[in-house]
Amino acid sequence: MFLLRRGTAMSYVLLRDGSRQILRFHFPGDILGWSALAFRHSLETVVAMSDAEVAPFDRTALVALMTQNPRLGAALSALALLERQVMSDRLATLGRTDARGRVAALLVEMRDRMSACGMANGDEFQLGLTQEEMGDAVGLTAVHVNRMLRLLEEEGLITRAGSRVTVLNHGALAQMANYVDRSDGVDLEWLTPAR
Amino acid sequence: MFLLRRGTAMSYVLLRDGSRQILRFHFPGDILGWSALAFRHSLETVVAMSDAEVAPFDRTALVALMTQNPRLGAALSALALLERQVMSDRLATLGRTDARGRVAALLVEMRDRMSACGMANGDEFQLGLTQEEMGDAVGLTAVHVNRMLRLLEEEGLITRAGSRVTVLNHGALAQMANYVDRSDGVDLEWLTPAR
DNA sequence: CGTTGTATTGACACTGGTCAAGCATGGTGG
DNA sequence: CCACCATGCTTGACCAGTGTCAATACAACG
Repeated sequence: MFLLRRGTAMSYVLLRDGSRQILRFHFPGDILGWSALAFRHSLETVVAMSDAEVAPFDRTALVALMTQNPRLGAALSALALLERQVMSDRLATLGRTDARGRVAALLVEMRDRMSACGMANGDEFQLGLTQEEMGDAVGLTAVHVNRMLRLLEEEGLITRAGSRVTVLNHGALAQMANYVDRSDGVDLEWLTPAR
Repeated sequence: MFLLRRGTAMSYVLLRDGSRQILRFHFPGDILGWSALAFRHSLETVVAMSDAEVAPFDRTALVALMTQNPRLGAALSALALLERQVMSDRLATLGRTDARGRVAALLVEMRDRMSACGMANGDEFQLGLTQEEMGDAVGLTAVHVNRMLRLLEEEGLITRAGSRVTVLNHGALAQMANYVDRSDGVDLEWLTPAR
């Protein structure tokens, strides 16, 4: 298991038929390799998407730490639950949204996360993904991702300059993506000591 | 939060456009309402699919318990991680599998889970779902679910009798669904005391 | 300069959605 | 006991959305 300290990464699975599903993009502060806690073999592949710096740690050490400091353990559980929620939202996106909405969802999510990491310049940010990677993340082909990007641009919702993207109409994108910002619903109050 | 003691349930989200994405089917022993631990408001709806019996418990009590018994806390974290893994697999299914494979995945998953609960009779089991529910779970319309069921039956992979389904060729179904049984990879050895 | 990977675009095929109709099934009230 | 109704299942015809294939244009890089 690793803590991502600097740079970006992504995790994916390869299916038997050779196709790839990107599960998650990682930004500084994320924990990589959760599944090592519950499974013998790693079930997903993590690759860096840029120069990156990670802090490895051993799961047995983590367990010792959680035992000594239960509150820390609870906090980590909460992190796992937030991950679970992100997955739920992505499930809904893949299952019940059309191609345009999925690309919009990806853009909005990436902007929000990069913004939270100080990696965005307002609504402009560098989406360090090939269109094939975008497709593998949202269940589309690279060709169709390209068409949807063009469409979003023609609709005046985004602009592109090289690999930099600017979100012009966050609301419209979020709407077509059925995007819900979860951050304001987070409630970790129970983590504080019951004094 | 609840522990499902008897019966079956499912959890879903409703999107802004009115469509429904079923996230998970629950069987006896499952914990319902995880998201209450990390969020102020519940983000998903849980409904019983049959007569059911649940044991409610309060999250503050849970936290106290986890603090007193860190090992229990770790075990719950592990449960959350298993949930996360199930979601990952479903994500790959929705993103990278065709309609036939998705229906196959649903059937195989349901059979395995019901089998684990003693709710299946060998390869025959009662799939207590309408075709619309099946569709909402795997991102298809009810009509197309029906077509895929017919196709699977014509291919000799399943038979249907009323609402009972028999899996005739588990291997072929699992293959087209890119299904991976995770249970033999689970490793919770780290939960045992480091003596 | 070639080479390689990525982006862009068009033509076409096919999967899955939509709409509509008919059919079973089981429950309900008379 | 039976007519009636609601719900879900089944099927066909047609269409929209997405994938596939192929050709071209770029850009980075040795």
